[in-house]
Amino acid sequence: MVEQQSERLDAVFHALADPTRRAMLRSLAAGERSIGELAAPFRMSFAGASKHVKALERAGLVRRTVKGRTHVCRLDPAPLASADEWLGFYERFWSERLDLLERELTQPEISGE
Amino acid sequence: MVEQQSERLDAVFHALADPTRRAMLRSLAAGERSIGELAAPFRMSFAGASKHVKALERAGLVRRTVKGRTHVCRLDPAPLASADEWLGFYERFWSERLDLLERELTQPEISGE
DNA sequence: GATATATTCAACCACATGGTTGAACAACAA
DNA sequence: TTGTTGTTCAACCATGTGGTTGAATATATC
Repeated sequence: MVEQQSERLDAVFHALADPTRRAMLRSLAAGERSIGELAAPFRMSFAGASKHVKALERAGLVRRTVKGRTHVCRLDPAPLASADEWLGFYERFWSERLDLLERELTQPEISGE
Repeated sequence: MVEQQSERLDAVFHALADPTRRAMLRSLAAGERSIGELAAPFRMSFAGASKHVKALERAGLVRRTVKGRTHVCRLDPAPLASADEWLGFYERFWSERLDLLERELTQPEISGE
């Protein structure tokens, strides 16, 4: 199951590694969007945009419900939470750094002797 | 400059989208590592592992200093902070959801009239 | 039924990616 | 000097990716 988590993280980070897909997520953050609405802002064929949506679905970031002939997408933020959790492990590195720096500056006598 | 930020995010998320590279970051979280030390845990040629390190460098996640004939790598957490910041925009979606659910459950009279 | 709309699918292309191998190079050790 | 170690580089291969186009499908409209 750890491997499954890893594969999911692969898909999520891969999905986020493309500016078109990140923009689509931004759009979805404002509400539900059809595939056409998601595709519209980009100078790209419909089918091309559709592939990006599929990448987002593969990562579990987008869920789709078919409503008549239009496919309505909505954001599923859960995988983003997982990604954030993964990053959380490293949070101490970008906050601790300041602590260390401050400690060095306020206790110069340690290195002196 | 916004585009530069986007390209940097591309590189960071792309770097994180591979389990080998994530494992390398974990290793680097424990301290400095040579390329050989980073490569050792994986059933993969030296040159292959070296390519992964280069991907991490491209993302700014790893900085390298040459010490004699060994190349010493250390983690640079700053780009991870940027990625975390990007994810932060969506944090409300995975926390607000619970709030909304709770509100609906505790105030059923709203939909009643 | 005929037509327009929203979308997928399959085929294709150029290019990037992750991997290999073997040669090259730089530095320490004998 | 000779050899060994740590590493890069170049070439290559298979596969994946992002993009296109044109045809197919399903649904709404006339």
